[in-house]
Amino acid sequence: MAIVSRYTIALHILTWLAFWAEKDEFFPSDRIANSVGTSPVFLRRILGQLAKAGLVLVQHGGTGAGWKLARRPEEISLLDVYEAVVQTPLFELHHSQPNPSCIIGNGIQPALQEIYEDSEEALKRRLAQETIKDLVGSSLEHGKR
Amino acid sequence: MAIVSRYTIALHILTWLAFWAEKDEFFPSDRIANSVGTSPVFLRRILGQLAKAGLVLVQHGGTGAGWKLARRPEEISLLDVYEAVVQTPLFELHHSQPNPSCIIGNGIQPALQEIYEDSEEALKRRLAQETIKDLVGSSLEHGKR
DNA sequence: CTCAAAGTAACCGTAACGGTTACATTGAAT
DNA sequence: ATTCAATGTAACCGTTACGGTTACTTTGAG
Repeated sequence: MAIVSRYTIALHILTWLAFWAEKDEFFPSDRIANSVGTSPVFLRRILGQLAKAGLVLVQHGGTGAGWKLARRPEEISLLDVYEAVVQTPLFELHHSQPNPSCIIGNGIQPALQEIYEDSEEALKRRLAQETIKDLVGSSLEHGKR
Repeated sequence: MAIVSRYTIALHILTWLAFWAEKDEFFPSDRIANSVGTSPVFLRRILGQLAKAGLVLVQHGGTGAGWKLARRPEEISLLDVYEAVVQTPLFELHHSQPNPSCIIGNGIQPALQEIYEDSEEALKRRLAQETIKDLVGSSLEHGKR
């Protein structure tokens, strides 16, 4: 299966917050949900992960409660978001253990582990090159048409 | 979620076949299953995909039926296997459509699409650098210890 | 004290995956 | 032509994870 849509949602949230960042308000999850098109509860779950990773700030209680970016958009890379939201490794090894008395079965897991880690690294390096600021620009550019 | 363990299984199969390739026999799915540690039916499903992609040959009927590599191990890259077995894109977009009347909601999907495709490309480029022959060598190396 | 909003637990429907059983089909060998 | 070892495939199952929802508690600014 693929990288969960949760990652897409997280990027959407941050891009939206970045777009409105100049107002320097806290935005409630309901308002963000209006743009993303999903439920506020689901968003809060994700926002909680982003907060733990230090990407957003939360304000509880009273009027004006909600969320805003903890850093400037150009200081949040897509890799930061990936690591905040995706916890599982990209590749799965065998579910049931391979036969250790088979020459190949015995050594293939560490062999795969190496190349899997390298490949995941290649993906992450690419994600590290892009920031939320880039995404705001690109979204506005595409939205025009 | 992660890239399905099916990919790991496919690599295991091909590595195993490559290891025994010098015998130039067809090997039945039951024997391969003995090394991989999973069911022959599951293996045949995957082997079918590998055959469609031209990576293995199949022999039906009678004694000596089974599977073998269609090319030399150094001519099968891990990307070939990936494309034979994984059909879905790596990243998922929104499940429910974002709000098109929101400036960000309107343009974010094509913006994400671009960076998602680039990132998947980065992953694939890395996989293209490794071959089944490399995997045989690396497995034997790790198995020694 | 009020009240808008976050936090959280519980539950649900859906989908995909790995695994298994069962049966039809193939085709080399004799 | 028969045999039979193996593939091909459909059907089904249990488990897991995900997105979505409801309902309730907690927070804390005003």
